[in-house]
Amino acid sequence: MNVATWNVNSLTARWPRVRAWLEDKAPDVLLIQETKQTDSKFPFDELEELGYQSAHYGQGQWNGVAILSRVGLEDVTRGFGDDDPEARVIGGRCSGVQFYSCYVPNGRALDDPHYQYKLAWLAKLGQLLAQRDRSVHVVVGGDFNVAPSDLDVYDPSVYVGLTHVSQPERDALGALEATGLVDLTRRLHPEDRYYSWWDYRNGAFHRGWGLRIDLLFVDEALAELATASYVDRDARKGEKPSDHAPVVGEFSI
DNA sequence: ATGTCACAGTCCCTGTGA
Repeated sequence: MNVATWNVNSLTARWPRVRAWLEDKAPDVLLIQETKQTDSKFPFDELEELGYQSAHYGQGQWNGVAILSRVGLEDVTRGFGDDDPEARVIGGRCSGVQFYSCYVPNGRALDDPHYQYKLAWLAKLGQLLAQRDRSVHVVVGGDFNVAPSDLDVYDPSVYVGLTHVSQPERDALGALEATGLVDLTRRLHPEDRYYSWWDYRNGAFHRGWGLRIDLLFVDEALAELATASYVDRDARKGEKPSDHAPVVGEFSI
C-alpha cells in the first residue's frame, strides 16, 4: 500500500498538477489539504475516471481537506464533531486502515489569537487519536505547520521567535506520538534533511530554504511494515507548483 | 527578510492569508 499527503494550495489552481501526479504515481490513498473550494467544485467525477473514490470536506475560499482512495473509502467523518466552522480534518477507512487528512492552523505569530487556536486544534486532534480503536491501523497525514525538530528547518536561527518551531507546538506533536504514533519519514531517516514546504518568495526552493511540516504519523505496528518514506521534490518544480511537495509512505500490506 | 501565489470583491487593482 502506497499513501501520500499533499497540501495542494488550491485544488482549483492545482488540478492539472494533481491529476498528472495521480496518473504518474498512482498512490493507493492520497490525503489532500487546502483544496480552497466548495464541495460543488470538487472533481469527484474526474477522480472516479482515474479510479479514485473521494470524500471532501470543503469550506469555500479557505481550508478544505480530502481523502482519495482506489482501495475503498467508507465511514467518512468531517471535523471533530464540535462547532469549529473551519474545514481542517476529514477521516475515512480505506482497505481496513483508518486515515485522517489534517490541515493544522498556521498560527500566524506567537502573540496572535490564531496561535492559541492552533494549539487548541492540535489538542483536539490528540484527544481524537487517544480515543481511537487500537485494533485498527491508522495514518494521520497532513500539513501540520510544525517542524518537529531543528533538523526539519533549513536555518533554525531564522525561525527563532516564530511559529512552526515553538516548544508548545512541538509538544503538541509529542502528545500525538504519545498515543503510539510514529513520524514515519523521520523514523526511516533519522538523520536526513527532508523538506516538504518552500516559500514561493525569494527563490526559496532553489536555495534549499525549506521546512519539513508535512508529516505522516502512523501507528507503531504500521511503521514496522513500512518500506519507504520520502518527499517527492519533483512535484515542487515546473509549471504552477504548490508550495508544498507530496510526502509518501510505502507499506508491505 | 521577503524577489510569490491564490483568494474575493471589484475589476484588471487592492487587501488578506500563507
